[in-house]
Amino acid sequence: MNGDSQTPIYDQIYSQISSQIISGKLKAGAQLPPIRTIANELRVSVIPVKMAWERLDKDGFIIAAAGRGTFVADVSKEHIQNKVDTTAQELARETVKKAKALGLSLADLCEYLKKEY
Amino acid sequence: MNGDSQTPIYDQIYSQISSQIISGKLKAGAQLPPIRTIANELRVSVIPVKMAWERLDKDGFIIAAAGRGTFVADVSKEHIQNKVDTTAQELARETVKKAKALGLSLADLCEYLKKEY
Amino acid sequence: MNGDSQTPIYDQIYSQISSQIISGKLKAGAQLPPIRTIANELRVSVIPVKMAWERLDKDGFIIAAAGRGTFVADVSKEHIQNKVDTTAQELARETVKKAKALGLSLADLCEYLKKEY
Amino acid sequence: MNGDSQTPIYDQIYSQISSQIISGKLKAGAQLPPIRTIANELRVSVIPVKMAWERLDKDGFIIAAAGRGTFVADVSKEHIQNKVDTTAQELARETVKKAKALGLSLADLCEYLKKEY
DNA sequence: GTGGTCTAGACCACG
DNA sequence: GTGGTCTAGACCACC
Repeated sequence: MNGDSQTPIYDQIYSQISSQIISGKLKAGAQLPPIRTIANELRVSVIPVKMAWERLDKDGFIIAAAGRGTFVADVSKEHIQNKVDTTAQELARETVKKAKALGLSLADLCEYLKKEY
Repeated sequence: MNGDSQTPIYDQIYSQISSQIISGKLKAGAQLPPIRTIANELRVSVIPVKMAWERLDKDGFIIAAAGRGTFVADVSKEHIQNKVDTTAQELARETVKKAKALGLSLADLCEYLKKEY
Repeated sequence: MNGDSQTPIYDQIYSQISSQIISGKLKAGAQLPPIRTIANELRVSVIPVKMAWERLDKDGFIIAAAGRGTFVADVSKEHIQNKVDTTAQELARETVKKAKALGLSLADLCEYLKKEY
Repeated sequence: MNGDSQTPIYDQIYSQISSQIISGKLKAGAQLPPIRTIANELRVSVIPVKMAWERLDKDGFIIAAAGRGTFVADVSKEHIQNKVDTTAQELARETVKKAKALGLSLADLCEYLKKEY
């Protein structure tokens, strides 16, 4: 955590959890630790964890049941694919915009990406 | 200029000017309008324009001389290429990082970029 | 802080902080006071402190994280030495240039420096 | 001229002329070109040349006689030495101050100067 | 008039 | 309350 002082903490948490759900490391129905535990482990206040939880819930990745705990949602593959698709499109749009400002062709851009991948 | 955008105004100005220098629309030695004029045209305070000026100056794109005005720097093509290269690498690193978090392969990523380009 | 000095306030702040980091008075990870507090103590507006912060951040001395605070960067000794080296070279170049304009020999120059040191 | 956008033009002119007088390239009694000629040659407005002339006159390097022209003053060697001495001391004081802020020893400083000289 | 520096406010996202 | 961004003024040295 905290490796990038630019990106908000709640965003880093969101990415971390959602990645694990998408990749399958976290399976449907699995119970997540209480936010206070996570906050302790990450050496972070409860607030950003709470904020990440809210967005993960809203985006259908988890189900937070007050008083009972938080569970990985039983998301269908289509749902996940849909979410990935939307996010990827946003990412692509942003990247293309910046690349064009630099005068990069599509081939140039892919070349740079290939090196970093 | 989008005042409601997420990206700060000074960043939008920076991109706009640097793009024009990179693409050759603004040629070496050309005098830029005074920051107050630009601020007026963009319906913006002097501060963000000044901030863009500082970064453009530091990055070698322009030369701001008090009492004389601001001029497009006489940068060699290598220098510009160098700058573009650095910025492109940063962009690629960021993009790849996010793409991996989504579980996208390099081919997937390029596909999305192709559509947006 | 000398408000009547020729050197800008933000520059004086920059020097003061960077010196303390270089000398080891401020250790890696230490939290710096909020810019508003510093501004109050120095009887100065927030702006020059902010300007110093930006430069210190860009030069790798500190890490300013919105909402969290500002911390002394965990810079390696090589990195600091590198920075010192660059700055010292610039200083030397400037000084030598002026000394040559005065017709001073290297020995003369060192003599004057010895007296002031 | 204009090589350093930081130092004011009048300062660059002052240094250039005073150096030539100190070094003996410009000898006592020699007539300097009219300021408008100099301004033309340097691609500069008359104002900074005028300002440099005033300071050179005040510091005893030249004698500007209205309507007759400007002449290199018949400065005694002691006078020049005195002037050089004062300027060198100021230079030394500034340099030492900055060097100390960097944590440089006198030996370190002289080493850097030696390389640049 | 030009950019450089500064003041004294303000709103925002974040923690 | 933290830093990030911005507004609407101001004075200065320089051209």
